[in-house]
Amino acid sequence: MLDPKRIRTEGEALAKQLLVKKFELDVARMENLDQQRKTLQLETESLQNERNLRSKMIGKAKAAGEDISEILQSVDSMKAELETKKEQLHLVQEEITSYLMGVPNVPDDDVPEGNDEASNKEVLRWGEVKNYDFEIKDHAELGEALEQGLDFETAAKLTGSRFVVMHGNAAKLHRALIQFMLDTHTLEHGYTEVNVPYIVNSQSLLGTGQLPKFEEDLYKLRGDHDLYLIPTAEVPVTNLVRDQIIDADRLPLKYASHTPCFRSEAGSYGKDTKGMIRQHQFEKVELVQIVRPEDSNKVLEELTAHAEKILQLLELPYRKVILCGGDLGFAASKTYDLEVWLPSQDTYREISSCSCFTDYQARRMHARWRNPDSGKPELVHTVNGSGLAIGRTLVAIFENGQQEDGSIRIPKVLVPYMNGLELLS
RNA sequence: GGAGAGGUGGCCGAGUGGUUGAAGGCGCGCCCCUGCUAAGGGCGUAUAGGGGAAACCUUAUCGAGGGUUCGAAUCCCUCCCUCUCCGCCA
Repeated sequence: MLDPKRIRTEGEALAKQLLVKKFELDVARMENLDQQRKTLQLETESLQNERNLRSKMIGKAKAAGEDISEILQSVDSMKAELETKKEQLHLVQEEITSYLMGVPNVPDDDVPEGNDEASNKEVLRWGEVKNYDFEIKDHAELGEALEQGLDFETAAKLTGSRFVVMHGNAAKLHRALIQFMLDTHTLEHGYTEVNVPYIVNSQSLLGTGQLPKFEEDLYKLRGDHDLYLIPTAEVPVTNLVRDQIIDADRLPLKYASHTPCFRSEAGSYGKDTKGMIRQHQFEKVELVQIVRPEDSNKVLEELTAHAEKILQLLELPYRKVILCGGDLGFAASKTYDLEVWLPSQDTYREISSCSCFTDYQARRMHARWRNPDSGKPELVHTVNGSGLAIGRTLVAIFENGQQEDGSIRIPKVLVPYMNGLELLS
């Protein structure tokens, strides 16, 4: 959520910035609603104050043994007016917050203009894209040909499209990737591993910004209990600090978490129908940092570098892009996507998304820290990124490591995690 | 699923339908005293919102949401969570 005060005082400037994100802030409507709110709040509060004063007088008069019938009547007569004012005030306040909950975060000054991914700006390329002197296959083909490989058909039988069964060494490679990434982030990059619920309530999803706007992307559990499968570990991990005031010396909090992620992928029917690129269920190692406001930009760079390090160790060629306004996520102020080279598609595909959310999620979550300079609780900043998406990493290893006979070379760093196995064949 | 107990400020912990934003303690901050240290004393110490240039005024908050009442931490209802015992289960 944006700071309501800021909308009040610098609405026009914010509206201009939000245009980069293709969002039209209705400043006039907000001003109008706020004017109503102000009037109603003043009236309501002064009525309440009056009632409180008189009620206290009743207490005193009663204790002194005086007659209270007259004052009782005078306060009784205020009741109806107070009730209606209260109701009106609540309606206006609800309208304001529900509008505010739908306003995205303001993009950082670095964010380039543009409507879609075509306008994303490349900032770095790493690694050599290999030349293959044989006809290359895509990961699905490679995986299905392996005896211990990928099995989309059986997954479709078990569940439906966009699921996969991994057998034997493919499953082991998948597990090795998780282990390797967690080890690297906890041992080399200073993150603390955390294991969290895969089911969350709506409050958590409101906190990180998936709700109320993006409910159709989520799997909701049946029953009356208001629970959802997580679309990313970002939700439970970031919400660890919801409704908390964190001691300054505990910051930054650095969490690494491996979870499955569930996405209904509504509205993406045509895209990536084949293979493991886009699944309803996939796994991810997620990095989350809770930081002091002044550090968040620097931390985004660091955290992105931590994700990049994984790609480098796996010797996978990638590029780094900064997302343009139109492609930037709802709650993010700035996002770097890491895109890995996929030979079969002759292009780079997203494998990690690292974002700074400034105080946007923190305000929704009431996540604060005690600033020693002011002595006051102030909103933290949140930063997160995938480090990395496991399934897509497996895809990249299959495709980049393929050999003419259809076998797949396992990156050196993973060999120990595969108990010495160097080749999938 | 059944039975019981409980949820109060950064923490512990009292609490009567009425001047309780909430005793007391711990912690924390400032100050005093003590030639160091320990001990002691004084004062202060929640959060969010609104109005105001400011001083300051004001509203709300005792798990959440409703209700009763002139007035609710206190009474009633619903829900959530924690603990103990039983059942079931990995």
